[in-house]
Amino acid sequence: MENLNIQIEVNKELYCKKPDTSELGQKILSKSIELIDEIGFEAFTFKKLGAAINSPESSIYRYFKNKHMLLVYLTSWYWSWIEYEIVIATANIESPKERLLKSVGVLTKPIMENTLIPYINETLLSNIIISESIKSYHTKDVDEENKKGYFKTYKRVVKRVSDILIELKPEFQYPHMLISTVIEGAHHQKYFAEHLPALTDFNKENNAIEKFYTEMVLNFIK
Amino acid sequence: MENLNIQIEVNKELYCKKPDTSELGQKILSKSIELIDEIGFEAFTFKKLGAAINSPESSIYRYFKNKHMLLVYLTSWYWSWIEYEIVIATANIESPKERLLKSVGVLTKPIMENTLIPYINETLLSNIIISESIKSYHTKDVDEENKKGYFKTYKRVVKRVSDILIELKPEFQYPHMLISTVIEGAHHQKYFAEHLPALTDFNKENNAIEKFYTEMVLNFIK
DNA sequence: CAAAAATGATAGTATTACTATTATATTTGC
DNA sequence: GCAAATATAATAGTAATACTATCATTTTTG
Repeated sequence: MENLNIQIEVNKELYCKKPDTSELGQKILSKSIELIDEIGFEAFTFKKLGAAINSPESSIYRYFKNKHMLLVYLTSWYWSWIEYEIVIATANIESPKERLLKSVGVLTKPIMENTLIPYINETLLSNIIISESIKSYHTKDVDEENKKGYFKTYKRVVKRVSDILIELKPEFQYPHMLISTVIEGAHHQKYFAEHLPALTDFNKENNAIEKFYTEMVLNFIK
Repeated sequence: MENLNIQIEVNKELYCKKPDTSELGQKILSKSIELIDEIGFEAFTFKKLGAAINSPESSIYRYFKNKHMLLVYLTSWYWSWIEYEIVIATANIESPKERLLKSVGVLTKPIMENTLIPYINETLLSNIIISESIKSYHTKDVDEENKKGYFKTYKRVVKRVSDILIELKPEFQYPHMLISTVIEGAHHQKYFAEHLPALTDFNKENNAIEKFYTEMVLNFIK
């Protein structure tokens, strides 16, 4: 089947030159995801990325101000994509409880797809989000960058799912806390399963993450 | 009242020269906590620390291999201290449920004390743990460092509290997941409250974090 | 008091994170 | 189809970082 003509829009503030409209820009996105996944965000540099795509680092600087902004861009792209996945998963479903559980599923299930946009490997991108995305907002400039709207898409996802929670249980006092706990928790548990298994009970066979966080949410709304 | 003669032991692997037994070492610990809290871990350098304590950077390198190891040291110190706090909070309490709730309290309440060790400001240290500690294990060397025991004290805290959970409800399948979710979740919510309030419902007045995570744990064990 | 250990002072190196400049290629608008 | 505009490549350069090395001086300790 043909792909949908979908484009994920990213806030203009996050890039110097729009990367998804030129060949070089797409190569930068594509290869940076592979490279960050492979060597980690700390060891990742524009020089190495340049070498990997056969372009000088100065060309990459025309697209992104620095590697921090590239990470913010990728994170924002990811959350826009997740929002889209939630919209699709909950479309035409009447029951708010059902919509909530579908949303929690999107937020906690492993990401296996990689078909929406040819130059973005969604599976690798989700690995990066799990391992590195906290670094995009755990910085000394977080307040300033938040004001500029750098984290808008993440906040929108939390709001969208929290709104379903409120629909279901209007008196519930901690909707955003619960949803952000589910999101960050699921990321941590996936990371722990791979690197610090003593901190989790999840492994690749038992699918415990979705079960655990679904149960957690259900416990709160009943 | 006199202070207890308590010393927090840190794994020998984490330092080159034991910092808590010399004046310079204690100054390094003390000032690094202030400086990391003030300018953030990324901007923190041994050169700046040296300037702050009037010692050359080369002297600091004799105590810690690099700033990453210093962060791992501080994190390990913190978890040993939290373990001690949990032990005290749960001592002589018969009921496992009560012990569990006390432990969750230690893990989620804001840290206001600063009296145990004169050269460690526990309040500032807990800010660093909230803002920066994930960076100590979100690295490409995490597996290797985990093998060397760098994260032992964190794992021991999770195990200690999980064991109480298991005592209470032996059939519960996700004890480590639940406790690590509480710990990381509480840290995130504190960070969000200060920097990304749209992601939480906590603020300094409502004391929501302890309530929320206590309720979460109780939901799971009833 | 001598030997050992810790600290200070200073210098040096490779890498990082950029900025700047000029040349070459590619796109576009008439 | 060609000139003008724009994008990219090639190259060089700079300040800061993250160390390592050396030697002199001070402090501790047996």
